[in-house]
Amino acid sequence: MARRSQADKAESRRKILEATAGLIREQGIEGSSVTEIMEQAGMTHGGFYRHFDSKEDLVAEAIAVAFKAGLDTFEDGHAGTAEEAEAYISQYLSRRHVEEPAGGCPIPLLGAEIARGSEVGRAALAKGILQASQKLSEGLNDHSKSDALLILSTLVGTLVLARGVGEGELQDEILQATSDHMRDRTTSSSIS
Amino acid sequence: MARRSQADKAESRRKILEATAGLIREQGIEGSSVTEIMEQAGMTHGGFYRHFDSKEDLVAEAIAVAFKAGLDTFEDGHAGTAEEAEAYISQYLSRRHVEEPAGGCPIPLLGAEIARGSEVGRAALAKGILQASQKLSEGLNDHSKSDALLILSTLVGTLVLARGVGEGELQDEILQATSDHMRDRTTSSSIS
DNA sequence: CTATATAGATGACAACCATCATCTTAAAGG
DNA sequence: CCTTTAAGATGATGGTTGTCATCTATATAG
Repeated sequence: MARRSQADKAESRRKILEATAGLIREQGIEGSSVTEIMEQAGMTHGGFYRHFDSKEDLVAEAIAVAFKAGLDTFEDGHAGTAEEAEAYISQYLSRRHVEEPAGGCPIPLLGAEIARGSEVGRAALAKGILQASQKLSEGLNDHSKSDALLILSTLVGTLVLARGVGEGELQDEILQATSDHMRDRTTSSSIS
Repeated sequence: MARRSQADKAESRRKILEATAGLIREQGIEGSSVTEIMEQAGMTHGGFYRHFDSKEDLVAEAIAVAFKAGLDTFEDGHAGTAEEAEAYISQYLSRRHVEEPAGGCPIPLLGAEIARGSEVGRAALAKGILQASQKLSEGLNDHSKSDALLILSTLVGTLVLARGVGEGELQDEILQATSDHMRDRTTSSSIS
């Protein structure tokens, strides 16, 4: 209700970004209003423009935050190894990831909406996709970029389909088909 | 401006559905207003509720229309053959499909938005996904449903990624990686 | 041929949206 | 300690949204 310290401001900014990164993955960008975001961050809508020039800019930064969280999740201390790549894929195809969008990969959730959105948003998405594919390729035997892109495409599409059909037998089949294929890929020594 | 014949009404309804199927693939569901849809259909917003109970219902029907058009596009007279499956995949990964969402597959464009949307919309999406996978499996050597689902996942994810990064080198690499993989799949006799 | 039903136009509605103006109050600078 | 600055609350802005009420004129039923 009054002026806060510089540390408080930084904390507020962090909370706004955190809230946005979660909300847009749950409800989409257009489905998340500035007012709702600020409430989720524990404030009213008034102070928003002390932190960001526009919702557009906020979203672009929040996309980066969402990617960072996702990449960190799959980093359990052993980076660049085959174990990490396998763990990443396994986590990606888990039921938890399918059912809880808020903490998950932004690409299947926001890819389409960002693609037709603002320039800054698209740049943030492109950067995240590039980073994700690079991190994934580090765990492949020949560090193949094209293999990493192919795997990422398959994972992203699988999540879109699985969420699209909703809970049920077909969803299980979709997840199982990709899981099986990824396991075959591993055993045929395509992962180092 | 006045009452029209029953044939005119049917034609109007058809135009509304056609306009919706195109617009929601270009601008998303939330991004397409009833007024804009009706204008695209050559009318004003007033008569809308003579045809549909709600925007929600309209969208659910339009999703089915969008799927039907997409499936018909890849049906060049030879249904259920390996050639058709290959043509489907090739068309799906074409630059034209990447750049022109309006006539293309609804899954990568609307999957996420529909998944968190209304029940009727999700049912229409689930039905379309099931039909697409069934049609695709008809062109596979053992009519494998899981193979069809895997291919569909990969195609959908590839389009999401390609559109997400925008035009450029990375987009080319994404499309090429999946195209190459699909060609290998064919030559190793996985397609009958 | 008359009476009725209705497709579509015009216009209004409350609710929402992103953004801006103003006010309060406490932190930061001197 | 006193002045200035600014974080965040309150409230208003013009615009857009889905939906409904009303009006018109014509297709249809009798």
